[in-house]
Amino acid sequence: MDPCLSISSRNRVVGVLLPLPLASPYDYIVPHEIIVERGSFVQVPFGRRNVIGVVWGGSQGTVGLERLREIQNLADLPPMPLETLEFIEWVSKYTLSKLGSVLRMAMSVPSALAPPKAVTAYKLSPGIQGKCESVPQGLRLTNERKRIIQILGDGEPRRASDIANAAGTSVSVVRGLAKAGVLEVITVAAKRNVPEPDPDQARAILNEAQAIAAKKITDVMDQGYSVSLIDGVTGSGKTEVYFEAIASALRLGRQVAVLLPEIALTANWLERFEASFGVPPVTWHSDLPLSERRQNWLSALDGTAKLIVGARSALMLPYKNLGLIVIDEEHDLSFKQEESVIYNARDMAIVRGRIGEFPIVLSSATPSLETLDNVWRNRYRHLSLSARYSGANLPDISSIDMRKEKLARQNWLSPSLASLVIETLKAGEQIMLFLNRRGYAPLTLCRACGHCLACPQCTAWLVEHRLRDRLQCHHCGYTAHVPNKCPMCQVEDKFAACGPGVERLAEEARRKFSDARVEIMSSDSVRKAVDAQMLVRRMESRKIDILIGTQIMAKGFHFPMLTLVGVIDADLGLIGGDLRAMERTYQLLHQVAGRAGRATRPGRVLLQTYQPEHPVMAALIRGDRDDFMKMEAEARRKLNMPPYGRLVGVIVSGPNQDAVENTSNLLGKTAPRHEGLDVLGPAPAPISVIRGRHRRRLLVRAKKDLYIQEILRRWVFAAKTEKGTRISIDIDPYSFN
DNA sequence: AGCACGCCGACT
DNA sequence: GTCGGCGTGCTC
Repeated sequence: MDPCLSISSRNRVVGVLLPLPLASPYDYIVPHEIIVERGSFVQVPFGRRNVIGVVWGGSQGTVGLERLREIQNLADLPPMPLETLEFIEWVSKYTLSKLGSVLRMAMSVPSALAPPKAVTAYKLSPGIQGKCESVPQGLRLTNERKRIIQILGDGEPRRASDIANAAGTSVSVVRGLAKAGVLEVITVAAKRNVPEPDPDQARAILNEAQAIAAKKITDVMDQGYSVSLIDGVTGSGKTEVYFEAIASALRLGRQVAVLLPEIALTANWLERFEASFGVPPVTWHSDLPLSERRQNWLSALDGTAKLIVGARSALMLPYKNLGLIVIDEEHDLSFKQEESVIYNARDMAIVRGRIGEFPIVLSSATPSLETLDNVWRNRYRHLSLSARYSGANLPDISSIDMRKEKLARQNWLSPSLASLVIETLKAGEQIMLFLNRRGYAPLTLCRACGHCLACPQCTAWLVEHRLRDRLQCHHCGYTAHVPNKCPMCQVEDKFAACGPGVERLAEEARRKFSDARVEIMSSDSVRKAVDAQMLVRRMESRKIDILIGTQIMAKGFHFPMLTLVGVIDADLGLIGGDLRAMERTYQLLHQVAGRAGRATRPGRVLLQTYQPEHPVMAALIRGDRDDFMKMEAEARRKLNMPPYGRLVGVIVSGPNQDAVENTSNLLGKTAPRHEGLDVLGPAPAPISVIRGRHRRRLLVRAKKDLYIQEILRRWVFAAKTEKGTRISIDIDPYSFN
């Protein structure tokens, strides 16, 4: 029987999918007094609990009628849109995740499904009208009190804080009136009030290239599915172009989702949106307060949120009427979720567009090879912005050959770069030094015995963070104080820090440029959005001369007086040599370089490298992205690697090393033999133990036309795993850790 | 995901 | 002798 059949009141049994790691819906009896349809949110008994799930389709028919239990309640909510159901099915099939796990991502707000929260509100007591004459005798009528009575004259109950705000008083005046019997205290259902963005508000005036790109996009906004790439250097005004696409979709009465990389959801972006559309956007990210989560989730479902901006998880919201998805910084790795349901929000957004038959807009200065290949094949439309918006020139990028520089021990700033820093300081301009390494030193060793301090639960070194006076493992939560004697040889005070992190680089900069004000920007120094905001303000108001940081500062910031960018170790991303190392390094260094010279003063970028002739450095210096990407594409094509072939990571993990080895060896032995498919491994993962779990991985490389999920299902799901081991499947892997 | 069931160490 | 650790298995 087709589990997706339409549901009528005659269906006495329906399949209900629960937001739990279950592979399929469970059957429930529909009681007579309840009428459900596909997508209905229902409360069902499950074991000894009650769970809210979604009516997914007809009966599965796998369990006898006598064992079925009844649906308890139909939630007072609009049903989950059918497009969302179809999308969840698709993501589950593609990623080989349990259907219920994918549903969980789309209903990540358990409290949203509870009845609306009651709030305390105030209204005029019976017998009192908006006119102040009607108040009881003996009540002193201050101006504050008069205004409050006037405001409540329309009969609409309001919360104390709203009344106080409107009347320009404090809440105590409201409470005072209630105590005097003029106001009545009642409880009402909390009302959501989602301000609507105005697509017709005056926005930034576009230059010619922007106007052409904007027209090309808005022209297809009502033409069903399409993908457009806005391709332009940093500062060329890509945001303004997709703002026009957003306006166009809003005019069509459809919802818009904008996905940004985690760290790009900044005050700056929100301010720009508000300036262009009159209201702040509805946001969605992991640390949104629960009440706001609930509100925003409901607003997506009932269609009152016209625009939602968020991190990758915003893709999974149950939009009532989605008509456009924008993916900004399309190449960014944070769109890939690496835990539980392993998926890439950029790729899944394309699928969502096909299901909903609406356009997708990608935006990047350094598009991924996947996206560029689609442009080259004419599957995606290409909208190119070549010049910087304000007419500023692109920074001049050159290399510093570290083989020729004379560096003292424990120094990482070359004399060439240091003299440019001094020159820039003298000119009263700002400097950014980029080093993609958190902490003080990546490695600490004992000079007496050579022992290196390592994490007790991971195969990784402990990183010294001097600002927090701690050793930290960057792969689990482990922290410890620096011991005073070596745990191996017991010799005291013989520890030596090896290599630089941003903290150590800051130390060197303070030593070498003693008059300069130096600050650090890393995920440790800016833990919250407000920290970043304050740091950005200090930079803008020129309270900082030299900003030293990790990749967190590579994106989205605009500092007009920043004219010199120094990359301390341009080769860092190339070591390890995974599939995308070259592409990633190019993208990251390009983004960092884009911070320099964004206003009228020209920018300079210096790359400290031991291999200035390396294709990545050469391409950055020549400014020839397309040439580099074509070359990279050719290399991948020859090896049948993505985007020309498909990769799948199969990771076996568990606390017991033998069990993990046995299970992974079994997978290796039973690996499918298939034309156009090969399996590498099993081999220990590069970080072979994380949080005490041993990990071994296999890598599948397959031709793109194979239905790889079916092959994997038959192979991996059939393998019997040894106790305690877990197998996870990573379709289209990005990380090889 | 939760919650119970079940089999081996330190306590009133 | 019990209380409780978390491994395993089930929920329509």
